[in-house]
Amino acid sequence: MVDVDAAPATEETALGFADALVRLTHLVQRVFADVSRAHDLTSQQAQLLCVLTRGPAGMTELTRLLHLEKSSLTGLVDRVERRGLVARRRSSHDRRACQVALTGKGTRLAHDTHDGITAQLESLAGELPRTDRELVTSAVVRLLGDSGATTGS
Amino acid sequence: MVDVDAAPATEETALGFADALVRLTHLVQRVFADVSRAHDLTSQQAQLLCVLTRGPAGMTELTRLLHLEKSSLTGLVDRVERRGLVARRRSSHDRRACQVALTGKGTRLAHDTHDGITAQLESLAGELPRTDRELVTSAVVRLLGDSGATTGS
DNA sequence: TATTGTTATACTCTATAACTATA
DNA sequence: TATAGTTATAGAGTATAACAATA
Repeated sequence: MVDVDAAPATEETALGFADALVRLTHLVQRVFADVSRAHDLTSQQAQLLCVLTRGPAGMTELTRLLHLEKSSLTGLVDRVERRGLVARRRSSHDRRACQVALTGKGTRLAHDTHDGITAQLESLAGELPRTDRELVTSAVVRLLGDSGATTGS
Repeated sequence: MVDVDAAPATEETALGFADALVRLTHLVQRVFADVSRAHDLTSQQAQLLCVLTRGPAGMTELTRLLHLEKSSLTGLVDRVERRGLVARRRSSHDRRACQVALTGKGTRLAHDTHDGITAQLESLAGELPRTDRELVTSAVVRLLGDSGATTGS
């Protein structure tokens, strides 16, 4: 209300690549959180369920996939397990380890949430010509390729 | 190590637009968090400082900019104020309100962090031809335009 | 000894509800 | 009454350090 709103018109127009990425990230993050919440999940819980969609995984493996410390993951898994969305199964050939797997309920919720996020993002991008969407996608894929973020080891 | 790693080659290659955005978001989020942490800040604190870079702002205004509830913001500002990075100044014409402003230390930290994040992202995108970077940037700008996320009201 | 996972502890982040002070 | 912020409270997310059990 003071003179705070008067000046900034310089940086607004010339948005750099990095700043664009950061803003895009905040937008996607918000969509992710909103849709998750609509399904009564936090972003982190939704992300865990989505990862498990590819199949059961051990704690250590999940730790790498989600970039979390062991103990953080223990709590995260505890909370979704308490709600019956995943189950810990003791591994048979290594009795220290366990595999975390989606339950039926968890599987449904994971897919619903994923679909909701996808729909929301597609609708946000509705204005973008298909060519642009494909170009952005392929650019992102190349970007991800560099940092070895392709889920597997 | 079971048969979990054997199958998934179908979804990997055909990455949709929405999934690409989500993966990109996770990557940027990680860069943001890592650089913030290197400057002894959380992502949220860094984001607050960066927003204040444009000038002081009232709590309610920040609440809109950061999409937080009033009380959440109170705590966030408390923590960075306690570290001498921002200061609350009581507004003169409305004695209920206050303006949050960066201190000198906060300003330096904000710029350092922002520069660090920018550098990291640019370096990640080093492999991308300039044309692609510009295309992504312009696509993102159009995307953001739709959702009125241009900082101002 | 090394690895897998959990516990204990401490902080940050977040929201909801109730409150204070000013407009 | 409405608005600007804070306080109280509760729960989620995170990390570090210490631990247990198994390899």
